[in-house]
Amino acid sequence: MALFLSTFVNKVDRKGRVSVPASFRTTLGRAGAGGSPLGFVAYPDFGSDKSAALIASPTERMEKWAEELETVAPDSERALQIQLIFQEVREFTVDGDGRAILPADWLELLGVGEECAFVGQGREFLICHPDLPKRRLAQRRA
Amino acid sequence: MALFLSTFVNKVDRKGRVSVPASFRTTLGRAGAGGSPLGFVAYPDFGSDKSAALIASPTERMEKWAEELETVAPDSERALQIQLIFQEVREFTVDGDGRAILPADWLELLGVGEECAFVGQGREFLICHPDLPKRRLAQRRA
DNA sequence: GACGACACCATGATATCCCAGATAAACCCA
DNA sequence: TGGGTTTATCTGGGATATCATGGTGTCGTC
Repeated sequence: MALFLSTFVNKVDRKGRVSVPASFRTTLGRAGAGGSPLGFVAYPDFGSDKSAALIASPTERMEKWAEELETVAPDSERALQIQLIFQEVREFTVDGDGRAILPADWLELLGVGEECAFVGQGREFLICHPDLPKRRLAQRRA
Repeated sequence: MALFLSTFVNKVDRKGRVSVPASFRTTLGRAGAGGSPLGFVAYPDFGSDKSAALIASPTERMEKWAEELETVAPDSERALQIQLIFQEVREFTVDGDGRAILPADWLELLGVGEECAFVGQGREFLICHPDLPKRRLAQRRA
């Protein structure tokens, strides 16, 4: 599968490690350059409902933005936007067992404790508290 | 990663030494000519918010500007811009432990004391006071 | 001789790797 | 169709390497 789909909830151990869902890993592998060690990038976002989530995507997306940044005016609105993402974004590596380490400050930001959700969004995916996708769904139905 | 991403805050010891974040070092290594001793260049800049920061990039970027300088009109705005940067820029070496030495006058310019921030901006990065990236982010959210 | 730049070494904290159990899904064969 | 087996995924713990940081020593120059 070339897209990030459905929602998975995995456990966070006391080192901050979480298994990246296997299907997401294969998608990352497909998106990524062939042999490079599996990884992705993520940055915090607060949706319209002000709830915190990480927006994650294949590392290659940053390259695209880097190119765009070189074409737009240095002090344009768009430039500031990209620069702020570059400032905030962090890189994650997936270890041999398919896990990534979520830094403590971001776990706190997300309000994540024991469990953590991976929410497919097509070309990107969300990392957040397990309640967030449920809440958004319920809200939508109402 | 071939880009400078995320923000790192490291300590400045009393000799003016700071660790360059490991991921920035690998990016520098990738950008730089293969075996040469690791290094980068930096020059002061005052953003639209008038806050001081150093703009740092792989040494190779200077070469590009040198070429550009030869193509533009000698008294054009752009030529003056590049000439001023060449005048201000300084070269930094990274020692065996991954540290660079920040000159005292620039530390003062930045208002940097104990701690110093490295802010990823894609093809270049900022060296500044730890509050600067926070301030810009907060300003953005508002 | 004093100061600065630079190389070398030592330490604590953190991340990375490696291996072993548990669970659940997929599979095969009767 | 049903039962048993195998495989893949997730989980946990411990060993190892990497990184940030403080200190000391050496070689220049002033």
